[in-house]
Amino acid sequence: MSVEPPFDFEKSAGVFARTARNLSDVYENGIYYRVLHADGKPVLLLVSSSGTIHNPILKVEVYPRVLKLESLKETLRVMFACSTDFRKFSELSEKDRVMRQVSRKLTGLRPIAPPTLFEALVIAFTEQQISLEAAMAIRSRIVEKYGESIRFNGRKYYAFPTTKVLANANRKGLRKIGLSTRKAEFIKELSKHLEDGELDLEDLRSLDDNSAINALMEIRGVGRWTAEYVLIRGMGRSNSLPADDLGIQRAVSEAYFHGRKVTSADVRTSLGKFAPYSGIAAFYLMVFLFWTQRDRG
DNA sequence: AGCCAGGTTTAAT
DNA sequence: ATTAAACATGGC
Repeated sequence: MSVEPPFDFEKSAGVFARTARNLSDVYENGIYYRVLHADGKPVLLLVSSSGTIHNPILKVEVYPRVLKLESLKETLRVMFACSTDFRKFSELSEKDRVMRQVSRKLTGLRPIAPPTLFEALVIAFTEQQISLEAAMAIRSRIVEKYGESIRFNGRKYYAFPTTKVLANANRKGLRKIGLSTRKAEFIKELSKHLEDGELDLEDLRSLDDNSAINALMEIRGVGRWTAEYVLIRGMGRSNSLPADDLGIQRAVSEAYFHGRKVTSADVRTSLGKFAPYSGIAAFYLMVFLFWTQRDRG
C-alpha cells in the first residue's frame, strides 16, 4: 500500500508503541502489530515499511489470512492519517521559527489512530485527569481482560474489546482494573448505546468538525477536551486543537513561553496560525518535547 | 508520604 | 451562572 509522502513509519509507530506496558500497540523490530475486528473476527495486522520517508510504501500482512487486504483499506487509511496533507503542514511550519525546527526534525511523523472511534473514545475516558502512564496501565488491563487475543509466534496480541463485551462487563470487574466508578459507568453506558444501535460513532466521520464535537459532547462523560481529543486522535481532523490539554499546554509553554505557565488562550494564539493543521502542530510539539526530554534524561 | 497527572459530573452556592 | 468536591492509579 502506497502512502502520500512524507511518512516516517518508524518514528510514527515508535511514538505509539513506546512503553512495554502498551498491549494495544506493539512495535518491535520494525513491525507494528495491531489486532482488529473484521467480519466479527479478530485478525492480526503486521505492518512494516518497505519504502522511504519520501517514497513510503507500507507492507501489510494479515494473520490469519481470512480476508483480502482491500477490505481493510479504508481502516488503514484512517489509522495512518492518509487524508492529511503533511507536505502542506511542513510548508506552513517553515514560517514559524520554532515549528520550522520541530517539523524538520520530525519530518514524516504521523499520529497513528486506533481503528475505531469507540476505541478512541474509551482511550480518551481513561486519560481523563490521570497521568498518561496510569492511563496506559489501565488501558492495557482493559485489553488484557476483555479483548480477544491472537497467538502469533508464541506471543499474544490483543484486540480492543467489542462494544458487546464492555456493555456486559460488570462494574466490579471494571473497577478492579483501575477505572473509577464514574469512568466505568461512562464506558458501559457508551457501549450499551452503541450495542443497541441508539448511537453510531462511525457516522460522525461524515460531519464537519464543529458538528462532530457537538454530537460527541452529547455523550455522557464527554466534555470539550474529550471531544476534541477524539477528533484529532481518532478522526484525523488535523485542525482540532484541545487547548485545555495539559500536555499541549506544557509543550506550548516550553516552545513559546520559556516554560512559563500558559492558558488555553495562549495555546490558541500560538498554534492557531497553523490552521488547518493546528492539532498536528500540537502533536509535533509534544513529541518533540518528549524526545528532547528523553535525550537529556 | 504526598502531590500531581492529557477532566467531567454532580451538587452546592 | 459559577464553584467545589469526588474520583482512580502511577511516578517522582
